[in-house]
Amino acid sequence: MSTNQTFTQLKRRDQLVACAIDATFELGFQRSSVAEIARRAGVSKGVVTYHFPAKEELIRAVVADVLTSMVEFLEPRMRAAQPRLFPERYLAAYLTAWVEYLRTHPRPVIALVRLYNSVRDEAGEPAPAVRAMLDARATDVALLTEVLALGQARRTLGAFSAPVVAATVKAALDDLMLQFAADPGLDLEAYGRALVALFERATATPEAFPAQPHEEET
Amino acid sequence: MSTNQTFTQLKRRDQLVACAIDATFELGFQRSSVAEIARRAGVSKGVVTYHFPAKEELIRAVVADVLTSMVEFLEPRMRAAQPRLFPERYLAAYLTAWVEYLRTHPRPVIALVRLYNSVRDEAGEPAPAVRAMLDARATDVALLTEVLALGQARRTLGAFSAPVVAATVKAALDDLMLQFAADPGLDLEAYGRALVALFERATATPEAFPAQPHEEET
Amino acid sequence: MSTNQTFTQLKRRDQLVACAIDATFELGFQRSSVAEIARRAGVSKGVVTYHFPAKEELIRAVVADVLTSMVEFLEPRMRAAQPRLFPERYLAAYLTAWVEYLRTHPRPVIALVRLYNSVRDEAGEPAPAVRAMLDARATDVALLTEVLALGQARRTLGAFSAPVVAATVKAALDDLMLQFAADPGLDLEAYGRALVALFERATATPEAFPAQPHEEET
Amino acid sequence: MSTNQTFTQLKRRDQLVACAIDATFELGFQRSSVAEIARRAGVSKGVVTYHFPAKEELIRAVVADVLTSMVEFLEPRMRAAQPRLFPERYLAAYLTAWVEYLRTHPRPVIALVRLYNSVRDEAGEPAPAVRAMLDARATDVALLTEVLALGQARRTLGAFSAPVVAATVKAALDDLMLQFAADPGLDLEAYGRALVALFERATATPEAFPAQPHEEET
DNA sequence: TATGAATGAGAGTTCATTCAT
DNA sequence: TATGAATGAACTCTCATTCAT
Repeated sequence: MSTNQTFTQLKRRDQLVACAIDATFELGFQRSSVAEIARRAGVSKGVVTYHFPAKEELIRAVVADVLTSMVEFLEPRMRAAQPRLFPERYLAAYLTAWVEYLRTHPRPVIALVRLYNSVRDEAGEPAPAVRAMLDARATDVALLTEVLALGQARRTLGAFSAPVVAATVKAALDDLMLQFAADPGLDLEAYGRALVALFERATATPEAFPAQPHEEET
Repeated sequence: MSTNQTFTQLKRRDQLVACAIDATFELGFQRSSVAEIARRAGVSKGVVTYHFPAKEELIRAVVADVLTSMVEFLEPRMRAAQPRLFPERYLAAYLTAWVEYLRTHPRPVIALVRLYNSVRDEAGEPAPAVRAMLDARATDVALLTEVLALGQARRTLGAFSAPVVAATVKAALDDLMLQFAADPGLDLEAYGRALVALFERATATPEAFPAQPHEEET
Repeated sequence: MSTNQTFTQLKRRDQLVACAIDATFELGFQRSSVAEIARRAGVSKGVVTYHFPAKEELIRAVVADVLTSMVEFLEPRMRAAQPRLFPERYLAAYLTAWVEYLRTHPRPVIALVRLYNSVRDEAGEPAPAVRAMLDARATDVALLTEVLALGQARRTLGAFSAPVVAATVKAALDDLMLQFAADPGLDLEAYGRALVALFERATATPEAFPAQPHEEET
Repeated sequence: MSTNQTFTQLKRRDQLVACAIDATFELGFQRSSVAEIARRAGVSKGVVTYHFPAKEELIRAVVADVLTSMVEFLEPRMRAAQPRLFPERYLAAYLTAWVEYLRTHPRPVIALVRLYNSVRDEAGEPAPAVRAMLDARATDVALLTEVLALGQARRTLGAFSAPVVAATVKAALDDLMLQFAADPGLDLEAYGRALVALFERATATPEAFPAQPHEEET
């Protein structure tokens, strides 16, 4: 009953979370039943209940697990881009980092996008278990919006609606993730470069443009 | 789908499809059970089964219904844009038409996006019932890609990856639809203008740019 | 139940029994799961299983524990009433003692009544674990019956069915216990006096009656 | 397929309610699972869910069914006793009617007592499904209390606590019901007469007593 | 056509119990 | 002694589907 979980408990919990992620990646969130997750872990259904009294908690753990992994990977890269100093470079760094993360960690990231899509299917209040995911997304978009606005204020970025661009960037990445899930042969790096080019053009200052050669097309 | 259905049959079918759309709009696809749809139509569950031997058929009918409505609304507008003559104007027309469609027909369009999201949650081969929707989307994106490429060939559009831009346009619209579903107070026209500006900048020729004043921001 | 248990064993057992009593008092018997009891004891579920190989054993221990406490409290008082000498005074002593016991030990006594009610919900052969409780009750009622019959034989008590009166006394006390559990603000002493008056009138000899003034009402 | 052809003529709902009553009578409330009830009805578990979306509603129906039967049987008898005119006769009529009802309808009445006992096992707010039962009981006791008080006001009944007597009457009947459930050979009429005698003595005016012969003992 | 009834699989959850350490 | 872990049966409930009328 202590709050310090044993090693075994942590291992099993982690395993179940991993199985839940795999199931969501491979089957989708709706089909990732407790029974399916238990089956993948090679244990009985009761084990899942033992470690996660309610499925909500398992989902919460999945969300937390993936978010942690995301932050670990992405935050250093985002910070290295020095958004306060060079807001005009942030978008490229952001897109590149996310694409790289998708390339190296497809399972968790695609699992989370599937979960996000499922949540979006439902109208009304989202389940508390996915609150953290929605908050993280909202924060992420808000930060991107802020940096874009900073660039505009400094005249290193052009005229555009920062919130719309930020939302579109996120939507483009979500879409890319599911394209990649459906077709693992997709050339992620090329796609990433194309997205960078797209949004750089969309957000650049007018002066910046003539310098762009016409041959960069993918 | 046979052409020799009686009038009553058609009326009932249409009613059930309409109720399915409403339910999906209001509750999401997952929660739109046969019982819920029958309840909304004020008929017994058996009626649904009678007209649609399997739920798949109902979904297929929903998809067909909404797609027909979409084509009816959008196609004249797309044709009026004369993509073969003015490919560089197509994107704006496309976005404007879709946003206008969303504004005037939120229920069917959001219902279809919810369905699309649910389908995207599931991995593997999609259900045959949603094939038409996926095909229509693919065709839509392919046509957009094609027109963009045509503009590039004529040097009335700049350098960018046409497929990536097309996919991103679609993703941005999907995202907008669900934003609008969650917040009906959203200013669709402003958002639409911002999207047009975003993608026009992203796809314009370099020469086109200096003409854009800095104050057009939304 | 063996006599060569260690001190620790006894202490742990007693603690678990106490927690089981508390849980039954507060939540009812059905909701007093092994997990709940372990939680209250601050130990793991396995501990309960270790000390009580089956839940039946725990219930048996609870029954034994409460019965012991009851006997300890009630028996001296019953004996002090000298039923063989003054059978006509026994009923008042019996009721007063029980009400006093309820007042001073509500948790165990109400726990046992809850358990009794649960047992009464089930038809058929009662579980062996509650045998002792049922036996004790039967003995208790039998003794009361016997004393009442003795009073009747001596013409110090009137004409009535001794078994029926005894059963009704017990039923009235059970009911009082659950009334008190539901409303701890109940005036137990007044209620007890009313019960004494009720059953004294019901069992008195005819001659005893005219002496009772009309104003004694509670 | 049910072997109980008597029920096949009834509506399925009524049959399920009857099976629920039988199960509660024979096994107790806790053991009367949906599966058990379905088994008794010779149908699949889903049938119960079809007719009673939640088990609560089945319980509610059981309660309503038994209460209706009780009122139908008891009310005319209670009214015939003319409590406003002869409050001193009401108690005997009340007890006699209840005992007669128990004798002629043991299954539903014992089922309800089992349910009542189960409810009493649980602390805290009772489930809404049993509200009607608890209300009916409370009303019943309140009416009895009122009539007893009326008799006291008219000096046709003696000095006693009317609420305590009323509660004790009810408790004695509940107890009798479960005694009878455990031992169907019990002589209900004798027991009923003994209860009438008990409570008549407990509530009589002092003057009424010398007339009572000493030989009425059961 | 239309319906109510019935089905059976599968969902999440609870729980007493067993077992290895 | 003590524990966390695991089990498996039973529970209520949901749902698409089938079927007789």
